[in-house]
Amino acid sequence: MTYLDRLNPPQKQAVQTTDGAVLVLAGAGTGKTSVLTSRLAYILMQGFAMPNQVLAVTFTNKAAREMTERVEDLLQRPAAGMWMGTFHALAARILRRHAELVNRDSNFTILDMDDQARLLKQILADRGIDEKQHPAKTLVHIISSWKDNGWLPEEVPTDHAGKFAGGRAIELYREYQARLERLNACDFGDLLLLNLVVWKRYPDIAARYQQQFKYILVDEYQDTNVVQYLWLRMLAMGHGNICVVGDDDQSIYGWRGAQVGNILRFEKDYPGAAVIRLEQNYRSTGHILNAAASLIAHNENRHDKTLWTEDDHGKPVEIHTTWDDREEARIVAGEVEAHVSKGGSYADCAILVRAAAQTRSFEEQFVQQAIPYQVVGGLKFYERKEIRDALAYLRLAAVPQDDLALERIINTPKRGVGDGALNTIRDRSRGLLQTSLFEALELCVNEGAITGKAKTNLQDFVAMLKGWQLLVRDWPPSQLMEKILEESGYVQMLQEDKNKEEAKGRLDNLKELVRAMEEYDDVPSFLEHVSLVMDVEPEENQRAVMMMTVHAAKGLEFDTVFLPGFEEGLFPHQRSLNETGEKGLEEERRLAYVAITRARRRLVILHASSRRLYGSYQPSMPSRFLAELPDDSIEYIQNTTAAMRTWGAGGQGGYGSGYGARRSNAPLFGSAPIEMDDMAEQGYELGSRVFHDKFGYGRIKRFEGEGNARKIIVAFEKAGEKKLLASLANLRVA
DNA sequence: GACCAACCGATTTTT
DNA sequence: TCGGTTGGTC
Repeated sequence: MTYLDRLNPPQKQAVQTTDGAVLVLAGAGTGKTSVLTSRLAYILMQGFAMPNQVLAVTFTNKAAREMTERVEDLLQRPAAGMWMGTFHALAARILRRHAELVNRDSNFTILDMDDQARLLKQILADRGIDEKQHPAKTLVHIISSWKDNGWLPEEVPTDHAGKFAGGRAIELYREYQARLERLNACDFGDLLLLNLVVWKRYPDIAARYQQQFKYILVDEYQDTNVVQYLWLRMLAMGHGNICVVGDDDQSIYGWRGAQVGNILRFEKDYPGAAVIRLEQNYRSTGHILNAAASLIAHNENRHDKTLWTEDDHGKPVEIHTTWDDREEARIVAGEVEAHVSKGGSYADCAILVRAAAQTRSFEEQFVQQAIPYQVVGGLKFYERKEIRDALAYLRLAAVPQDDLALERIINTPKRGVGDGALNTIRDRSRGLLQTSLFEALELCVNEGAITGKAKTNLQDFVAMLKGWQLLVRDWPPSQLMEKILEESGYVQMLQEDKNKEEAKGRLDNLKELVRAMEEYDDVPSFLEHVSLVMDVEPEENQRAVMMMTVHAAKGLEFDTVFLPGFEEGLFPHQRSLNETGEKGLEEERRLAYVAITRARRRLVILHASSRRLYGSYQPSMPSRFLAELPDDSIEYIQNTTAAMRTWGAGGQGGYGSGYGARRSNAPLFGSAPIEMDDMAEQGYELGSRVFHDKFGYGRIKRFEGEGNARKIIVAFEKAGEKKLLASLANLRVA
């Protein structure tokens, strides 16, 4: 059993304690995933359970994929039959089997945020509630958080009614649920909540699952919310073979319902639970672990654990004081270049920020210096407009009753359908019981209730949809999608788009979508995949500095980590302090802990004395977290005379040690790094190397047009080829 | 329905 | 500062 030999004693214990409740407190970098996967393999190899008797739950699809792969590696065979997946995927799988008990068909659709907002918008309009004062998006959040808390409309405590629409949110929630039923739809929250409802109302069904899942394994338990907690507790009732793995110090999702309390309370929930601590860290150097430990020790409510390493101390954590955020970016860029010139790789480095907007100054600086970087996160593939539109078409082909999909694309591409026509159709649909928008649309068109351009366009539209609906069962999804995109005029719309650059990107995305669909045999299974898996594994750039939020970095590790913006108000973030006070501060501290523990060999923390915020410069004080780091594991570095003046005079403890003053020859007030001739008057020359503030360096390839419309086509080294208006280009000779 | 000016707001984000 | 949304105009 070589895979067991690779584990240290507590890890082995966590794998082999199979009976009863087990809490594995897995500190950062302590080999959590090995334990999880080995435990699953162990249970199966020992014959304690059949694959379908094991339930393994994760939060993200990425984690689920990784777990599946690694278990298959250990077992040397496919993990077929195992219930491995995200909370939502597993709950959906179960709920579909019992959908009729919550007034739905087993093929119910799963709504995303967009759909939810669309539906709530209608409800608000019907009730005459002003959407400007009470935005549908806000209500989506309110209802989602109630569902996360496990509350049906009648279970929402009245003191949680809030002030949305004068306290009518609960009533709106009730109406929303009724409409979901009529639409044969569930939102994400429903998947778990309604699953739980089924189990509560039909104990015999619950008992079936309790017996089936002999072993339950939960990853990232510190991030579970109330419904997830109740869902798990229901399943574990009886045998109580539940093993949860997590680290309360890394709970950073309180703002979306995660209850650290779940992991802190585990031993009370499951009396006699075994508690196993994984404390040997295999990731970071001693100094980095010291810094992390010292910081997190300032939190009150936590399971005490101390990470240690057999590794050496390594370099002390560097703390840079800079003049402003631009200098901060210059210094990081300089350090990155120094690292690469010593033979390191760009991909060893990561910049982790508290707020996504912080990446801006880094991107600007990196573009200028032609340092390759990749921003991780942002809009997910399936959240892009063109993808959602395409999917709405597909949904409508598969399920003509999908009113929300119809509303989405009835006028995309433009068919001359405005509010007027749409309302006519809506009214018609509402007037007749059990009539979908699509059916109503057909009636309206045939009866001549719609006139003008919209009429002929919609006639074609209906005919097209009917055609696709006939093909949906027999055609491969990817081919049907291609046909739809062509026939609907969507592709043409993009080809004619004035914004060529963007339209091209969108067309590429659609191609990517079609390609992704080739793996699926039928449309419904593809749609199920899409609604539950909002991410697509991004192509990782092996040669670029990674930039992302600390949240997005959870679970990752890098050789060198830069943590800019350690300032009061930013990290800890002011809003967190304002909204949840001490609790918020503790979560911010955990976030900083996560950030620090991402580093393997080198950690550089920065804070600026002045930061651009909403356009203007704001003075910033160093983060209180800096003062919570241990003196003997850190080294202060000041970068400008100005900063020295500030901190030297300010008498900040630990600051102003004068170590390694101003090492870069960067100008204090961020003028362009290289002297350039202003060439606006002399005109641009073909082939000359130029510099652009946004796109960086490039070479002039050709010209187009004359006079005011004269354009310059420049091949930028980083940003690719761009067409610029000569009068506005503001290029300088490099 | 397209276009543009004015306006507002601005952590973190998965499923 | 910037970008997304809205309201007015044609």
